[in-house]
Amino acid sequence: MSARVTIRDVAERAGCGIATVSRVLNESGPASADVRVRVLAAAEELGFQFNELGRSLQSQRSRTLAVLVPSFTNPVFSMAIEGIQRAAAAAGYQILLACANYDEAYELEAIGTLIGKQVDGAILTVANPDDSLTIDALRQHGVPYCLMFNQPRTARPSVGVDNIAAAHTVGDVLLRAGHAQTAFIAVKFQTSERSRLRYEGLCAAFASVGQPEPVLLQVDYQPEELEQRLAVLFRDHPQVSALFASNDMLGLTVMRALRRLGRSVPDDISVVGFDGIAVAEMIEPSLATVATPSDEMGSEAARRVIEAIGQGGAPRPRTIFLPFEFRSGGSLGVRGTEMPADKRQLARRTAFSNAQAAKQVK
Amino acid sequence: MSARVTIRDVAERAGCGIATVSRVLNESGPASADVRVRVLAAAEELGFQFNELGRSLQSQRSRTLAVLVPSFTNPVFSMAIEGIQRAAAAAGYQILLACANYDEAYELEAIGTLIGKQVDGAILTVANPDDSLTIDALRQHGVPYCLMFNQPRTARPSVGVDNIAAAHTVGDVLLRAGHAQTAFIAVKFQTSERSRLRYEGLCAAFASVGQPEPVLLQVDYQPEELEQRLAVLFRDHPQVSALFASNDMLGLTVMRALRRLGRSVPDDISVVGFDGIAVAEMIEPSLATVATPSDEMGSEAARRVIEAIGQGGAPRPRTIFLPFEFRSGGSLGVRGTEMPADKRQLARRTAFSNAQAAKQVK
DNA sequence: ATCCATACTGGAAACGTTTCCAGTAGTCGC
DNA sequence: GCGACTACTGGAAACGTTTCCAGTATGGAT
Repeated sequence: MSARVTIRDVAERAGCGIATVSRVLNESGPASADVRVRVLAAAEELGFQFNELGRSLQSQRSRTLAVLVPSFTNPVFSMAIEGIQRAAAAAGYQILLACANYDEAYELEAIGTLIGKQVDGAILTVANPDDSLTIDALRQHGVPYCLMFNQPRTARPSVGVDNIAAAHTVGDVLLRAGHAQTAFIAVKFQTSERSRLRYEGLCAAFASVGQPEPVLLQVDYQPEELEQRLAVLFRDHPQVSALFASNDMLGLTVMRALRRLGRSVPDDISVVGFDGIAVAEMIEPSLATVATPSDEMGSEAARRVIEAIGQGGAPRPRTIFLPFEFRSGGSLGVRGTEMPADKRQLARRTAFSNAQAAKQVK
Repeated sequence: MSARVTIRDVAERAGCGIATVSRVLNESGPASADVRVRVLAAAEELGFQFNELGRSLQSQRSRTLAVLVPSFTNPVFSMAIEGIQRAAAAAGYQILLACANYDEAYELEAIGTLIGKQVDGAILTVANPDDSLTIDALRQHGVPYCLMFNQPRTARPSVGVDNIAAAHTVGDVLLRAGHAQTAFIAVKFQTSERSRLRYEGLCAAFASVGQPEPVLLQVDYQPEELEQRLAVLFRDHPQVSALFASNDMLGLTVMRALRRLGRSVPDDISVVGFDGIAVAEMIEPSLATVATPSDEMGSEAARRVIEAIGQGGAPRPRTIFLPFEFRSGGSLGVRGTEMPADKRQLARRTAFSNAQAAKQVK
């Protein structure tokens, strides 16, 4: 209803200049007690609120951060966004959100629009951190940014976990539990270098004890045909006793597919996920996984960017690794050893914890 | 690194005035073929991109929508945000996101900041749609908005489901399955009128067949003490055979708590949720629930707001009800009837579907 | 040759703010 | 009572854009 009320209206009502209004409201300069109360009253009466557009244009700072994620449906990103939002709000920043839908072309387009809105910084997860036009655009426009989840080979600011080490840990656990024949169920490597690195880590663990390379099954994101692909996998590799899914959401989908295929988890087959989303431990059997601090990845990345903005520079081009922890669960069974059922039950339930100290690069 | 390149730089390089550059780049006016190529080349070479701040200030339209949700951890809101983002992107809008954390004071503060950023419209879910300072602020500043999920008593633009009808359906189902003694596990009514309305609908169903009012247990959002509260509930009301949780996330938490209390779902106790989040049907037993189109609530609300912006008005102050569907699941058992175990199993699995046509208010 | 429409062009105002700077008053020390 | 300081004040420029308007060519018609 209300026509826009500007600083000029306030000035008029208070009977002073706009410069004075600005000084009073921002407490950025001297003002007599007299005019101060008049301005405050006028602003109050008119319901004045600053137009941040004008402010940002003038001050060259929008107090807005771009956030770009590949997906909203994976809770991992929701958690990260929550972390970002918390850190941003604490520092007085707003977040401008976009979702790339795992589409590199759209990723680039979206960041372009966001840059156009003069964001002061960006926090994002890209499809390919080592060769990304999206990152190039950010650099070209001098927008400080920090990746999250990504683990670039090249030197870039990022906050994530060491996917290779984490997957290596999973490999060790699987081997110790007797799963010499494991398959890795992955989202397409093309859209996620994390998926590729996790496979790499798993392979390293198997290679280190002379076991053959785990079977690799790349699937589309939430595929309906997963069931059939798994059936084929089991036909071709009947010895496979464990599946390592490249993330928890996929792990849950795999568990359902197994159920539909009439395979029991973990008695027939074990499943391990990655990420440590909340539902993984709410279900029965709970999903064994690598717990990662998704919210902290967001908040830490945001903090780095905000700090860089404050100093007029860019975050150091380093990946900060946050600690991960293998979290055992009912979906992980022990195979091959001759244990009575009750002891197997026990072993399965035992949490295997590998708290890895943060390799925080100073 | 690059110093900001403005339209003035482009004009200088192309050897023309800034008005001409604007006309060429926006295709908003005549320009000779000659100058056109020079401008295009200059813009290309300099990597020019419009500063949307200046543009928005001038045009009085920011092409930005405010989105305010109570929580990020409930997938229902992630879905809605996804829907909003889809609709927004299709119409060339960006979204500015904030999370109120179920805190009404913060809700108001956040919308204030967003209004200051000159959003063209807002899509939000508020704690109390019938008496909301947040909505007042929006109205006062003439920002078109549309609620989502909310079901206001007063006439306001909103997109949701008819919570009373949906909960009534759940009540009918529970009664038919023999659960005369049902408890409603709710998030605090104070932070969610949906929760209250769902209880109301459930009560109505029970009242309509002369059954006593279901037991009400209000809990904090993701409470650690849920287990204990449930234990007390069962002690005080030993006949309770079904729990209706006010949303799916709470339903999952309840299922875990029951497991820890040594109660089997659905054999000892049945559970029904609300929302129809994806994981509800990925788990075993699957969670019976009311499936609602969360993403469409977001996209539809966004569409309404965008349309209103286009017409310079506000969305009609009406709640649009989207269709819901009761989705049966393994968590819902049949009680009291003398059926052999195998038939009970069958009955339990049978999907009870109550597709309700959209009561779309014209 | 003159006229007028037409196609193009650029200066300048405006959007709402911050901030520099110059100006005005009052105050203090002498 | 005077100079100099201080405290306060408001005009105006600037941020980057769009758009109005007045101006300059150019062309064709007379």
